[in-house]
Amino acid sequence: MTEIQRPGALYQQVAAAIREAILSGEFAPASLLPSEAQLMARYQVSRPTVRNAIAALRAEGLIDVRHGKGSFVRSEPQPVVSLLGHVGRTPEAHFVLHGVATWEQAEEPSTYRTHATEATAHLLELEAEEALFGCDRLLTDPATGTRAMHRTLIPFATADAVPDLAEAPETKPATVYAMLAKAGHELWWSETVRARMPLPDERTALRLPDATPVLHLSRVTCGTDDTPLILEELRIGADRAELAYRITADKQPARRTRS
Amino acid sequence: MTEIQRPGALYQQVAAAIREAILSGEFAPASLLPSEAQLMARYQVSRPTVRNAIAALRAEGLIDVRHGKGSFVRSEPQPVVSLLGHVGRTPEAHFVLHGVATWEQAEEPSTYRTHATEATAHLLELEAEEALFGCDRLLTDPATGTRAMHRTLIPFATADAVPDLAEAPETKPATVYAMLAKAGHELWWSETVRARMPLPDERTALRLPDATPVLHLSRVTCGTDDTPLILEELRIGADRAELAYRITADKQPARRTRS
DNA sequence: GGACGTCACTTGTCCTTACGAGTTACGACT
DNA sequence: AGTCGTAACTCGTAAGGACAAGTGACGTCC
Repeated sequence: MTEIQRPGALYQQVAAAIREAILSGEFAPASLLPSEAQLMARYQVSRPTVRNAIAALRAEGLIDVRHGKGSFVRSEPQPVVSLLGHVGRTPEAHFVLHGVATWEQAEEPSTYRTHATEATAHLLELEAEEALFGCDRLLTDPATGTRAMHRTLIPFATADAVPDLAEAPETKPATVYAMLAKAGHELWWSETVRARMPLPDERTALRLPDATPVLHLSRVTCGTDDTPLILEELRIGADRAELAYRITADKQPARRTRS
Repeated sequence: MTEIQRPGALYQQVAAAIREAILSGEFAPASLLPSEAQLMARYQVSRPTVRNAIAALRAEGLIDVRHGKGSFVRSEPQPVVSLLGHVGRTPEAHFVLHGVATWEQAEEPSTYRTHATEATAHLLELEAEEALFGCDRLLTDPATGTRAMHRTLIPFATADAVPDLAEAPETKPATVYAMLAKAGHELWWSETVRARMPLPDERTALRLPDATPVLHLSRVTCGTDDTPLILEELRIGADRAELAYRITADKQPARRTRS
């Protein structure tokens, strides 16, 4: 049995003791922690207290718990997917965007019609409620099992101007870029990044473990005259992905980021 | 009293019912939810079950709970800080990086000496354990109360080559860029973005509410010959910040992102 | 030998009870 | 009138018990 000290609630003291044991290396990464019963004996507390402490450590992302097996120290969350943000000058380099070149589609893409929300209307410079084509994909990296949700939103105006697009709205992003370029547009992109906790459906679709945020990218592809052409969204578990951007001090397009 | 349906555990059914009520607008943003006692009566379950359901909604970031007052629907997490990643051609535009121009320092910056970890050594192309100057800042946006943690790591080699730096390692990033440029470097930056749950000390330092990830930026400033000069890290609550990048298809520096 | 069932272990769920602690409003006392 | 204490609400913490459900190993049965 191990004595416990001061600060705060009992379960927090237990959580702090376990956390310290993990960080000090007493419990190695991927190793099995003592069972709830053992922790009860070790710290002389009831089972709800132990479970409360464990819940706190789960919320911090320090441990993983598996029903029927036990609690495991989570190993370092090493990102395996690197999403590049700055492209080269050749058209082929566009494929690197979002790193989707090597990915497979876990399901058939689903296409639909929808309407612009306030946020999407602002990004695409549309009226609210304006009609859009939509296409959702579930992407998989077969090597690592990493999953990502990808969505393409195409305003009717863009589809009208680029007939190829209207015929096949489920086209892959890289192909979409090529179509837009073929239609005479000189492309650039405006990308915003946010992180948040996943909604329940995202948790299941992306197979996310506990306490794992999602990275949410919104990318607007703009063409000649800085016209917003399409909007893409990518959602991916932050335990597997990191973003990489190159920033150079060269000339900057005139369009503002936000009003 | 409201009847509950099938799927899964009782507390999950309760959580789903409350979540649905929130998303359907029955409980408006920032409004007070029924108390635990009322929820017990409404769904005919015990208090632990209600609390378990509430804990699930907290972990999703849907609600905020305040001791002695009640549970509140969390209002839309509108980011108030926009961190720009693509700079203009004029030197002044460098100040926009990280959006720190308008920020104040909540505490005096603390400077210290440390050693390169495996990760920082890789980013700065150093040997492991190599000595570094460090400088930590706690930044505040007085208008919104948003906080951010900023760290600058300067290898000895860079400090030797730029005497201004060695004399005042606590200099602000914008000034550091100016010093490096004055020393004859043509600067560019390599930035990687990750999101994760905050450590306990980050939670308190950044005053983060429940279920709020942190955005973790690592920015390497490179100079002539693509030499890594300094490493900056910025940590900021994802409920208040979003990143914005412009991506153009112009020429790309030769340096690789990762090995 | 192989398949299957059982058992001992784990965590998950759910209940009851009790008290501590923060918040607010009302009312009595000064 | 102003101040302060108390009461009645809120959520937080802690204990106890009971049973369900997933896992793996061992042993029995075919």
